[in-house]
Amino acid sequence: MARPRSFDTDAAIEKAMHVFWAHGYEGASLPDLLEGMGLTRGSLYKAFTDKKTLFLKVLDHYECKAVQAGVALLTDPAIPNGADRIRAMFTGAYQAVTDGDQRGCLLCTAAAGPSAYDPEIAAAVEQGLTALRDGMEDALEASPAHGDLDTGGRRALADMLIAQYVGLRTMARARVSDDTLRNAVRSVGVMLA
Amino acid sequence: MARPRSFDTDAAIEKAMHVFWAHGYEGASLPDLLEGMGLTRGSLYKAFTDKKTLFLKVLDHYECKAVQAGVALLTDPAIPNGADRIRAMFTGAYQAVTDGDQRGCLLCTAAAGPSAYDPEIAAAVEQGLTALRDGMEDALEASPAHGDLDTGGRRALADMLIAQYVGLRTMARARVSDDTLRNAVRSVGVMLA
DNA sequence: TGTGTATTGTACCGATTGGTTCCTTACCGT
DNA sequence: ACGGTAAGGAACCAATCGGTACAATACACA
Repeated sequence: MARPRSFDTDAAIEKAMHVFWAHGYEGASLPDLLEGMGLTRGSLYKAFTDKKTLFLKVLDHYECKAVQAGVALLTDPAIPNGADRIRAMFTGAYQAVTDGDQRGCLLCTAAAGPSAYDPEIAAAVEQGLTALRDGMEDALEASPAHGDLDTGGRRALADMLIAQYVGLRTMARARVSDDTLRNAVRSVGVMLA
Repeated sequence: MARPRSFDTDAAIEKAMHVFWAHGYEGASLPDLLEGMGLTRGSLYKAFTDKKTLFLKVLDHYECKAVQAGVALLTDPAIPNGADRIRAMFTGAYQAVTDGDQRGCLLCTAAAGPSAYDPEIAAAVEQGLTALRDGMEDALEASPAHGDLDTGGRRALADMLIAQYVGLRTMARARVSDDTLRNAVRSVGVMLA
């Protein structure tokens, strides 16, 4: 029995995600967000409380979208060999760069930035990274070459792979040469063999 | 034939480095810097032009200090096996975290942050990372286990290791659990064997 | 067709941002 | 001792920051 919202909340979060992705948390100003989301201050604050709350919702959205897509790839039964899934994930990250996407990974940018002083953001970042790590672990379980690893060994290797992933995507954002990125991806593949 | 500077420029840059290291480039405000460096606006702008120029000098200082220390370790003839040097470097990074240093690596923070939109900063970051990568390469050259690699193979492996390093230090800044960091370091060591 | 209610848009807020101006201060060379 | 010159310091600047107040608006329900 009142005026309904004239925009879709999820769509607005999706748009906000792209703004934060490009500029980072601190680098994204309110005007940036308002323009990118196509709404005014009143609407934004009414719907999302404040900038940080919005960012947390964006991180959540990112995790539901980008991270889950990664996990889906890592657990894709259509690729029987788990090591192949991991390789596919890394080459995918490299592909993104050569396709012109220099933004890296939102989670990794947040990790290097505000999560250093904001526990809530840090928790959201860790949650996403842990999800990816668990996906890596699942993939390793489906890898013949790593069948002899015990649970702890798989976990440790997955932790290494997630560090590798964070490094790769961070360097991608820093516009490191394609050669270096490709080499890094290739070497991971070799090491996994 | 004029009033001399009452502070040591290098010492001031060193102090500025710690401020940027803790807060990041965008997160470090002028008042933060002034307090940390112990001088006033007039002196700072007279000596360092502006914030970005100061940051570039800080990056340069960091490279001369922290990066060169890393390279020295990677080329240390006192450790005959190059792979041991690399292991030492990674365990050192892990040690820093357990010793309470959560700041990660200034270069890596810069990589994830302003280097995405500022070419000069990006160039400085790349220079530092390349120096480290070259150090890795030198270390691999002194590793019996990697003696059969050709130049390209060594380069590729070094690129992987630098990505690993960036990931590790970025995750350290994000307060990821010690277990994960230790696992990542350990796995790198195992993979190098 | 009212009437109540939540959204929307705009004007505004104090605080803070990076940066400048300009007067004072202190040193070096003569 | 003095004069030229550069550093130090504080007041000041416009612009922007994230956030709020409130009036105009538009919808759902009766």
